Amino acid sequence: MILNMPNPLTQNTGFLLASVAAHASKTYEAALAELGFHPHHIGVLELVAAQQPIVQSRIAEQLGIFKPVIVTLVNELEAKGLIKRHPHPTDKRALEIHLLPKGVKTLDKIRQTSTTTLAQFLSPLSKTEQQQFHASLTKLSKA
Amino acid sequence: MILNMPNPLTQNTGFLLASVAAHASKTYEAALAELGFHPHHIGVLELVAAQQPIVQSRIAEQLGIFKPVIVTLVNELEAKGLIKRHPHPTDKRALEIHLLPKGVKTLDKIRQTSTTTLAQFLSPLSKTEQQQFHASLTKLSKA
DNA sequence: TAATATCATTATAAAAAATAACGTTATAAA
DNA sequence: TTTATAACGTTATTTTTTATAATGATATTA
Repeated sequence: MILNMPNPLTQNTGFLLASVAAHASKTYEAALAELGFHPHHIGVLELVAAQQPIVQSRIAEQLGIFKPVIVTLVNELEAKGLIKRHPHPTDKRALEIHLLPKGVKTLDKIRQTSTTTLAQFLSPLSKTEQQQFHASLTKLSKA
Repeated sequence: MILNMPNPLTQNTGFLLASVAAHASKTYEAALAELGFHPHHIGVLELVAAQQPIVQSRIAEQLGIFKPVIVTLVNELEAKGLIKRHPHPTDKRALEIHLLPKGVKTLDKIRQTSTTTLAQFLSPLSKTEQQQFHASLTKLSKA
């Protein structure tokens, strides 16, 4: 990861954080792209897996993604046979999203990939450092 | 920072990293916007401050920003009287960028703002944790 | 029973990122 | 020398991404 920047920037934790995160995301996205997915796809899949059945508006809300984007994502995941839209039992406007068996399997594979990618990314840190790093991120994410 | 995501995601260090970084960047950008700047402006200013005189192509190269964007950024910074283009002494194609006194002052103010913003962002961590966090990021950035 | 809001969706617009092309000047090769 | 190739800064163009509006159907509230 090349970082030949002026000192005032590289010494700044915020700048470092942004750089490191950008690099990690890029690596992760590349790994996902090989499986034919975009990070947003995984967000949707994980959310459906955790909260199914779930309507599209909730997905948009929780992922912070605009609704028109969700439509496309759900279309693509449904075309791949990973999820399925069903009419909502009481609300005729809404559609429930369900995870299909193939979706479970795919999600499992994706998680493995992401675990591997992450392990490699964190490898410059010792086990203890990794735990501390994670703990710090958790604290920061709750602020 | 709201994070009501499915567990498999929130427990993932990579996801946490991306979320925290995104939030930090957003806060930083908002603070900069109040001063009338975009993060890219600061990159250019810092680079000019560190390496002046510097030609635009080097800026583009080191910041990883496309040259047409640099032109606009330099235009804007020059219009604000922070930097100035000078003809290159030997290469008639090139223009050297110099930092003006007002640029020095502005950069100083920006650094103060960024320091304040960062301190607040890191405040959930103890002093020791902050140092460890910074050290880990440095290690990760060099991998 | 109106008025307002929400659902998924399509269509549109605005913004950002990336490429191409330009006239000029430098450099390297024939 | 010329000739070809590349680099400079700039403008113009294209592509991609992000965001907003508008839609028809249904729900909800006053």
